[in-house]
Amino acid sequence: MPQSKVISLNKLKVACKNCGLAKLCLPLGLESGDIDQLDAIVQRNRPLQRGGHIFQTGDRFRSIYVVKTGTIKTYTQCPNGTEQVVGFHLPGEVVGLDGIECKKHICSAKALETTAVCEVPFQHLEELTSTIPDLQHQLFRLMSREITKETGLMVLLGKSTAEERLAAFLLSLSVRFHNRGFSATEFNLSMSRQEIGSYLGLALETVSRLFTHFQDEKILLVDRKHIQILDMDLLYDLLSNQSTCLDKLGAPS
Amino acid sequence: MPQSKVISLNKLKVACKNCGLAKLCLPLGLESGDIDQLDAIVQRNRPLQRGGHIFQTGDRFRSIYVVKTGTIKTYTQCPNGTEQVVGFHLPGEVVGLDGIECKKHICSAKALETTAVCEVPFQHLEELTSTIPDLQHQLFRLMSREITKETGLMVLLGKSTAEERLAAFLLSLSVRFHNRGFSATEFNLSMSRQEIGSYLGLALETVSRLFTHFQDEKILLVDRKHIQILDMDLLYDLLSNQSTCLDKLGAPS
DNA sequence: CGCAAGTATTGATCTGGATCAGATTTACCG
DNA sequence: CGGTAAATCTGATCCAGATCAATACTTGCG
Repeated sequence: MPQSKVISLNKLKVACKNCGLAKLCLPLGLESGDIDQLDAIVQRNRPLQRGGHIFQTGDRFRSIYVVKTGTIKTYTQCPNGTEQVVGFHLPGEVVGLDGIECKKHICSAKALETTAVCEVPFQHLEELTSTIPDLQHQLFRLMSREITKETGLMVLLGKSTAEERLAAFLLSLSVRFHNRGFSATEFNLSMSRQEIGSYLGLALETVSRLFTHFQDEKILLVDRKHIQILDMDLLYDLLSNQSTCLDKLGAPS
Repeated sequence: MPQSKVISLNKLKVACKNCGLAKLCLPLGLESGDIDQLDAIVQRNRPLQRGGHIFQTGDRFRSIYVVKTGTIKTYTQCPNGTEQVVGFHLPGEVVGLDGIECKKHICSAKALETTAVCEVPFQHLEELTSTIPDLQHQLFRLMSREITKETGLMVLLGKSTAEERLAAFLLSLSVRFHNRGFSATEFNLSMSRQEIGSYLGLALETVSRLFTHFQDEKILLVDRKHIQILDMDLLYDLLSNQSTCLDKLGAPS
């Protein structure tokens, strides 16, 4: 058993240039030598257990993080105790960019399942971006994508019905899984109905009812956390009078 | 008369180092020589009339823009014809960062009143940020602020009541005007009720009723577009069980 | 100046989704 | 295992805010 543990840990410590996520991540567009320089500053700590935090609200900002395996939820705590989910982050997605401005994090980031992240100390990264224009450009792109993604979500939250929100959420996951080499039509949700509701501005009961409803309509097959999309077209149809912003809900170009 | 026009145009063509907005804008933290380099790439075109566009959805991304005077509204058009406002941009605030990733703009930007903007060609800016670490850092900060701001708005749209949303909106404006040297308690709205509603995910009638209601409660004095905040504390109280994200709704650190 | 189009206010009604409440199912742990 | 807590589902009720509708008010323009 210790044997298998060692193997899995080593697998996680893949160098950037051998990492399957490189085309979604900071190395995109970099030359081999530049990737090595980036590789040298990346810290690969041991995976987080479910519920473990990368950082919490108010923590000093030191690094940005890229999800390697698993899922990270970012959220804020409201004074009245309830939490508000602000994002779900899949492998290849960056967490922590919010902290740059104020030098501290304005939300908390926690693992929804066993999750490995690559830590990139921001000060070192800035030194590198100063000398590697391609890396600087890619970081600007990643930040721009974050802005785009949030704009799309604002539009969704501002105008759409519950049905449209959940459809957009599922399609976003579908596209993102597909881009990562997984099935676009069958996947497991790592978050609870409660968390989906919080993210989409809905009550958990509404989310539950919608899953049932989508199943009745033969759009989905739902078994607890396991989702199978039976009719992708119907799901897209639900968004037909949505802004085009949806495409950007997490899809890299 | 032509005389006064010339003067006003010249006033608008202030160099960055003499610009009152420098501490909110890209030059923050730069040394004098570096500001001159930045200054050299900034294009100061003639002001936009009310209704004029800086760019529209789908336009090729070339530059980012900083509002110098006036107000810019960013918005997307939904397939069914309605528009969704995604932001209001006051002097010193940056517009167009969404375009970096896809090399084209994903929203449109139009002037709500006569508005002057500084255009910063992005390719030139990237060349400069490669050689001026302080400028690079400031651009990262501005982008991070954009992300923070949008996160705050998402939380607002996801959970809050109509009353909380309008209160947050007014306080955000108040703080931003104050940071720009204007009164925190008395200002003119450059946007319509319709536009406020679209931004906050509310019907225009709801916005109108809330203004009346706030006036009845002696919180505001409203005369058409002119707003006077009579009781700042009451306005803050309305947000008491809001996430702390509110502070970041547009306030620079 | 007067007419037309846009913008704002106010009232009446309707409804999507929240909230409350209960029953089940599932996950966790000693 | 059995027992308790957490998550999910489903039904019943309620309400904030949307929508519909009518009336000013404001602005611009021939």
